[in-house]
Amino acid sequence: MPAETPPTSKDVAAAAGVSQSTVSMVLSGKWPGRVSASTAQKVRDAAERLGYRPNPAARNLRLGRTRTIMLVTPTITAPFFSSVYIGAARVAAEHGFSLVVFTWPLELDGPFNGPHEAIDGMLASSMAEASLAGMRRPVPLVMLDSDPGGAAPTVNFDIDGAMHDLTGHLFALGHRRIGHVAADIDVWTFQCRAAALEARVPDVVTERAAISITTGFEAAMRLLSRPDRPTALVCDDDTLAVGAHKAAQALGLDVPGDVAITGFDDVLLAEALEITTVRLPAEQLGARAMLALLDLLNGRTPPRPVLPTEVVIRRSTSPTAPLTIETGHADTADRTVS
Amino acid sequence: MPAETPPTSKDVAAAAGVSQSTVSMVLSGKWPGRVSASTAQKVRDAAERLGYRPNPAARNLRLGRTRTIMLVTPTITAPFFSSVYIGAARVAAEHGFSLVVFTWPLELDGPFNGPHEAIDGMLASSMAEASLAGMRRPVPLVMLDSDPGGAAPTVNFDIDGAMHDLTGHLFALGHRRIGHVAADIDVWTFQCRAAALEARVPDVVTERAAISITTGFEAAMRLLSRPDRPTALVCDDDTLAVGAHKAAQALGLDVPGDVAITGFDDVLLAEALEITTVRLPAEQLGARAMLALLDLLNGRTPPRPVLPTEVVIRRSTSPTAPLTIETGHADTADRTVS
DNA sequence: CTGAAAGCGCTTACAG
DNA sequence: CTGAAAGCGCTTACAG
Repeated sequence: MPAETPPTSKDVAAAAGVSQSTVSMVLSGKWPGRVSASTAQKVRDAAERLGYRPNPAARNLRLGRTRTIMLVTPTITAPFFSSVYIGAARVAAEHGFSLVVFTWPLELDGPFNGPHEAIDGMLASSMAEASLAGMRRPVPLVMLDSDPGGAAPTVNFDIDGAMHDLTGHLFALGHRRIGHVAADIDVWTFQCRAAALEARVPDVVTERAAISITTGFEAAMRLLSRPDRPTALVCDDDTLAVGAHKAAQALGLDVPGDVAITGFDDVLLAEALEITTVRLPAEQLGARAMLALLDLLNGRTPPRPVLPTEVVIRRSTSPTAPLTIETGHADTADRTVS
Repeated sequence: MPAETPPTSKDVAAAAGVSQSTVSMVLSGKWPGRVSASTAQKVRDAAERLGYRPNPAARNLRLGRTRTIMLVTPTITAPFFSSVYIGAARVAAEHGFSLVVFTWPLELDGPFNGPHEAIDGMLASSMAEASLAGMRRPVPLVMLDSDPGGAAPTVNFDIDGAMHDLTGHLFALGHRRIGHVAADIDVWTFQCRAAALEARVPDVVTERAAISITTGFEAAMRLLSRPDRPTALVCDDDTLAVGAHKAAQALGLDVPGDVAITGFDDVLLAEALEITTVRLPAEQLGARAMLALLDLLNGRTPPRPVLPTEVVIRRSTSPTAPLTIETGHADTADRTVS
């Protein structure tokens, strides 16, 4: 049996006894005043009967736009990107756009192939702008959590403010020897964390680790085995912080008595293990980025917001009850750089 | 300044001094034997110079296919779906397809709108087949972790075998009063877990909870406050198990001494908190589903695999060292139902 | 109120 | 070896 092809507007026209253009008119909802109500009803009935759905490829070609935005992420594994997606998808939906995610997982080696979709714009998070070069065609682009020095507009977190507050918190607790469990990934957001930390803790000791519990454990073991053992470990990511937490346990060290531990992101993991962390408003990041992209699509120049972060204090630095401090700039919702 | 339109194959043809069809021929790689090498080079140079990329909408319309598959998930928040994506994306890439994710987050209320893309097929995980009715047009579909009674081929886990092994483990430890922290979501995969558990523990006490740490905490609190307090809590999901773990802590109960706790999925959270759980091979689920979809696209009837699961024993049920037991059928990689 | 026609940018027979 | 032409299925002026 041959695969039956889906019905087209021509088929609907034939079934309803009208022209194809009338079908298009009616089903696009622009018919009032141009097609009689009875004809419109005939068309809708026929379309329903045949199970007609417009061919998106044809519509996309004709209109020159797709109302589809693609969110590109370096990995889909990190829960951080789920929040980015939700924020971006909400704004997209409010404006009649749909959002799809595309990831080229590091787990997949082989040449990078862009997706085959026709899209109107792209949001790319936590990566180098250059890594998008393999994409099929250039489209309006907003970069999230990425180097603001590129060509594309950016939406970022106030990482420097976050590190200011985080080190302030640790200093206030009396910590002076601080170790850095750094993400072993060469992207701006992590370079930024290292620079902001080193600016405030010039003698910080750093160990690098791929982002996983195991590698975080190993890096923390190296730091905690030093003769001048750090009294606090600043980790680039909550997953690394969990590994560090396990390393402390394995060495019989009390957290936070012997060693304080902090993460970054504030994902479920940090909450579950009560780890002090920097909360990055990921959902807001996604939302603001989508707004910026809509600006771009409308020919406007988007702002380049820098979103405030907050340090969420939990038991891994302070044995007393959780409380939250704002990072700095409570007077403004966020800052903008040009 | 007007938005410049991207170059088309016509522009490349003009620049190279050849016809548009020759451009298409050359850039599609089918030119050897039909176009001279020198002409081909001229075309490639011109294309490079203009930054030409074929318009995917036009290609999709012309070819009647897109080589794009869409993975539809009920939420993007659960790390389980990340693994499904990776498995499916790998197989897709191996066959020249690209995979995008589309989610209609529950957080977004308002009418469900399908995406606007032209796609060749769809993978839908952990949902009712009927909930896809709003999708723009019917395409070949494989359902994952979903009711095998629907029209579409399915790829599933051996949930019943998992529950057999899990209850066997708990029985062996002496547990008789078992509580069920059930996911308060009306989909097949959770109905299946409840049925499999009730078949083996007829007097199981159940409390329902939305999937989050907080709600899991509350449901577990209700179960653990009963006069006939369960000695084991089987949770439908690792997140719920974390909540249950916190409830036990809040009540001053020792885990696993006073109450054993198990989860489902085996995501990072379960590993970090050392919670005994049922490992669902999510990546394999995605891979097998993509293979089934490729079968469908090639006019073949795909198998309907049922993938084996395993119980990963950790400290939340057994204070001794971790060890892993296989669920049953070690002789076959998986089973298949017709 | 309705229909015939153009055209979006490709790919692929077909003609030369 | 190369080009002119058809056609994928829409939307939207345009003509009547």
